[in-house]
Amino acid sequence: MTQTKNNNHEITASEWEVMRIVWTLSGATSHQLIASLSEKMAWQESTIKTLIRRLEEKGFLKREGTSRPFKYLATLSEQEGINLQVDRLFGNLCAMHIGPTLIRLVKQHQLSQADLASLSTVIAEKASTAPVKVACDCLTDCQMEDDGGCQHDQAK
Amino acid sequence: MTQTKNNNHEITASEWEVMRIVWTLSGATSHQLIASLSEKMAWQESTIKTLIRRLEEKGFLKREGTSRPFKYLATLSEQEGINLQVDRLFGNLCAMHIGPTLIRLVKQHQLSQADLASLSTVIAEKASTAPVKVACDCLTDCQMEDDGGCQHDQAK
DNA sequence: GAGTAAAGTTTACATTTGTAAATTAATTTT
DNA sequence: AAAATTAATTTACAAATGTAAACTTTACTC
Repeated sequence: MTQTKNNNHEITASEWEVMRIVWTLSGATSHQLIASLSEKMAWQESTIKTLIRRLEEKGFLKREGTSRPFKYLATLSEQEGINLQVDRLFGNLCAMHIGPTLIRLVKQHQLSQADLASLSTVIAEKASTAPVKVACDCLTDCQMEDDGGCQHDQAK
Repeated sequence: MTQTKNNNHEITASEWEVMRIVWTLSGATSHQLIASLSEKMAWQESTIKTLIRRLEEKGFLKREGTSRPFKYLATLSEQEGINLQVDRLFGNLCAMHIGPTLIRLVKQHQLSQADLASLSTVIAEKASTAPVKVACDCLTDCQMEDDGGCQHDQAK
């Protein structure tokens, strides 16, 4: 049966392509998705239909309307979808490496004046309570026996 | 046959757990990996051995030594591994959403004084050339026909 | 309303991933 | 060296994912 909530499911790479179009167009018909993705991804229309179905089953898309060319709508906003993916990734990174990673991302991507201003503010706010060093949290719960424990601290 | 380069392969979620330990300990034996992960992840040792093998095949781990308790070493640094995952993700995000996403990440994670200082510098450097608005790049290459095109710009 | 076109549903099938048992080979111990 | 232990290799198998053909139903057109 078709899922309603997006219970623990993940949005896969292929499915993500579908979601992007849906978000960008604020909902889309299969026809629009096929037009866009068969070109961009070189997928057959069948493939795109399958992805739509799976996204419905996972609860990330729901259909709108009663007569046939249905419109498919996202059940979460694009930013929520992004947060989902980003949190899954950052939740599995060593705490020590997050700073350098964010610095690299900020360097690498184009940001607006407003984005930079917000970042500045947030950074200023954090400054007062920021630690001198962020500790590595990799082996906290997995008590290594005899061996030396976390080597991150020695690493240059 | 066993791969040497990490040709286009991806590091999966389970495999990532193995890599984290290897990075943290600067290389590890299967025994160490089993000790740590069978506890943390509740995996059987067979499972961990399979993951080690797959990581070798994908070229992310290589074995060191000639006699039996081999040591497995990462073929890329932890930061390189992180960059790989992060770039894969950020390469599939709408350019317009990257700013808010980074702001959220900076808010959410603990950063050191040094991290914040570097971020400040980078932000200051970017300020002079930053655009007022980052354009949505979602539908550039997928020419939608009649329909309205990117709705991101209307989105609040 | 019959025929055609479009949209949606079912079925399919190979690859990858998660998870692990069984087997073999090398080391260590007695 | 035989026995026991540990490490590594093979084989296994279900679920998820990437990709798509075939089939069915609904809407549109003449």
